Amino acid sequence: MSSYLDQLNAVQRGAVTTVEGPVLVIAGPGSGKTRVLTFRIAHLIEQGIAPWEILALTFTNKAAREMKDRIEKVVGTRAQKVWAGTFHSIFARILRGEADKIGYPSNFTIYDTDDSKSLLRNIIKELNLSKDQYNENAILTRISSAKSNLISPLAYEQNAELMAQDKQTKRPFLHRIYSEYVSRCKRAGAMDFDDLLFQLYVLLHQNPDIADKYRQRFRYLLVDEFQDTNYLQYCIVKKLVVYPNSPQNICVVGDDAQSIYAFRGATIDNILDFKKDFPLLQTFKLEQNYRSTQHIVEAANHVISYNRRQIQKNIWTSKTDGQKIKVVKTQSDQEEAKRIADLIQEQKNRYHFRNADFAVLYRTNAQSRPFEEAMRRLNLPYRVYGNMSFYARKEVKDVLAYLRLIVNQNDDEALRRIINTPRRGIGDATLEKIALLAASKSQTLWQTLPEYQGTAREKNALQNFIAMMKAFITKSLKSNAYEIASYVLKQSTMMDNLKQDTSLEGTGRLENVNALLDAISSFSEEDELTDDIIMPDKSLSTYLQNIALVTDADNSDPNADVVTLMSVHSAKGLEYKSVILSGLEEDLFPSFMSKDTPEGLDEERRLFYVAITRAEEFLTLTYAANRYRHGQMKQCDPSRFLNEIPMESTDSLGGLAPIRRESSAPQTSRVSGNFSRAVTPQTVINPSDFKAAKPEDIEIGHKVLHMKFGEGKVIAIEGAKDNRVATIHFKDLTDQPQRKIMLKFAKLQIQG
DNA sequence: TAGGCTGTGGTTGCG
DNA sequence: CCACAGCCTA
Repeated sequence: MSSYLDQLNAVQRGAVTTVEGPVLVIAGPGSGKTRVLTFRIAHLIEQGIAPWEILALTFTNKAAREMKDRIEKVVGTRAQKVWAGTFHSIFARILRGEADKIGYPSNFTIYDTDDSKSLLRNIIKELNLSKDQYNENAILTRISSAKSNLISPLAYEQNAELMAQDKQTKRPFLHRIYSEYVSRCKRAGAMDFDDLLFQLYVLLHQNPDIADKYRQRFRYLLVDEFQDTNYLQYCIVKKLVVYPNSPQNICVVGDDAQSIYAFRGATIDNILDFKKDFPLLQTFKLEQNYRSTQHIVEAANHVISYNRRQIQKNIWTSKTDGQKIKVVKTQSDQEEAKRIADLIQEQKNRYHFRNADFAVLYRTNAQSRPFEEAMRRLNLPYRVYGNMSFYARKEVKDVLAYLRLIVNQNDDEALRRIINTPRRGIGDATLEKIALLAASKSQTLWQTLPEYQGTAREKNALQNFIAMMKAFITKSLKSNAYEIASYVLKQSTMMDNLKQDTSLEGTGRLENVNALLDAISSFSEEDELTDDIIMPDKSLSTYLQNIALVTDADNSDPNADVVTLMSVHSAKGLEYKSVILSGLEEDLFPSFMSKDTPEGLDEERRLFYVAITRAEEFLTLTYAANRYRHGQMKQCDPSRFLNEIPMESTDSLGGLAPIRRESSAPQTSRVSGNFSRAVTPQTVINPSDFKAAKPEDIEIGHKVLHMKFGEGKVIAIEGAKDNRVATIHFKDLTDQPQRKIMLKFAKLQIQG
């Protein structure tokens, strides 16, 4: 039998077969990370480990599903018993079984971001705080990051630094909002996305017996995309793995160069700390890129070398040079889209590519529209990811809100959503009075409805609503999810209202609601994979918890032959024969939100690195001189990242010309102003005196001068010809003096 | 209370 | 540009 181990290179095989003790896998782009993860799990199972003793945590449902599918190909249906899922979904499942221990009902509601913001708006209003000062997006970010750092409302209030920051941003009462937000969620039996992590930590921390139960159960733990975990996630992982006499069978896989979620609290410190927390750690570096051609790999390596702090690695490929990277400049975003569509058409014809071989990537989802129009004009089938998810549509959310309220009457956000949808004479004014009464009694809205003393008309309307909901609840006790949903749609008159609206949008809404019914119906009929510890069941409550964690990217059909349009963030982990990266303009990529701090800029650069490493054969970078933004045409400068990539460019006339490096003076000074790269060369270098040596002339022992890094000494050289990489010790770089530099690109002057 | 109109302002990424 | 809050009227 040809073993699955034969399909691995030596490093991969080591990462797969080292099953005992802590393991860190640093996995460069295209280095077979998923293969290693899945084969490792398959290997564990082949070694006799029960599938349900293996816990594999990912960031996206898609990654989890792909992993399960691929394990199944090696070990068969046993793979389905592996606990593989996102942090959020696995933790929600555990919490569902243990909720009573932390004072939550097992059918707790999961608040999505809209629910959280709406709750915050209400709290801000009730506390009589200015909603301009207390912008709910800012507040939610702050609360989220408090939770991600395990800071409770009480700890927040006692933290002088946080309180000082809030004072400075003119939001001194933020802690009160936080505290109120937490108690309202709890009262409503609701957890937001961060609570799914935070509450699990609380559960494990406060109940040693439960922590032990899961430690015994999950004897083998794997974490994908470890560079994107935040402090809280790492704390939970440690809870599960670090205890007396633990075998510490944990394997984390990540790439510091692809860390793109620092903005939501992810920290590559977790990778660095991992070595400290697990002294017996064995590290494997997957450095061979099987995905991309030489030009692309070299460009990526060069780009990422501009970042400060990184784990040293030498990503290489055995593929041929391949196609040169192309840069296309256009006059407007419209023209950019048109040129890209033309390019796709041309490459399709010339290389017999399928639509699915192409991806158009952009920094922000708002950029997708011109591309859609251009694709339609050429009849190129496409799919846009990251648009409003199906479950985020108003009519769908309305139906779901009814279902949520049936499952959990304390779900205030669901009640607010549907108490007057369709119109039944309970308007804002009445609802506000009820909300005030509820707040004064520390009750939920549902608990308060019968106690409200209003006009006869109001009371009548409320009574009808209560009676209707009670009928729904009764019905729910003896019906499946699909039956309940259709009953609700009919009895609430929502279905009638939808049918009456014959406009285009109205028909669309009706279709969406019918699609929702179909989805609920197939959920009710789906085969059940029971599990001995916590049984997934077919209840409405399970359904709601599942869909709360579904995102747009999860609903893709991998077999559809369509061009992919998506944000760079969503593209992580994917690969395409031809990648077109659009909108390479200052303030867009890098984003104006990030470019003012060195950390922000480094993260943008890692994002750029992720984008270009999606390409297998063709990489095209585009930028426009003018772009519609905020409603008006704005002039744009080319992205600084274009200067960090070694290549030739095609201008809008199609001719080949080297990219203009008008950089030297203004560009460079602007960059170094923002960049507190730990680079402060003591040696002052005058660019006009600088004479770069030929790459092949540089040898071990040479003293060299580098424009940015200053004086250094060559201590090693690996590779040959164009792949020569020198390890150079730069005396001025105190934090990390040894750098690996690809000689083909580096400008080094040989001294003395 | 419902519905229409106007004016303001935000404006990145994910589960 | 678009979403939506807030105001006004029936």
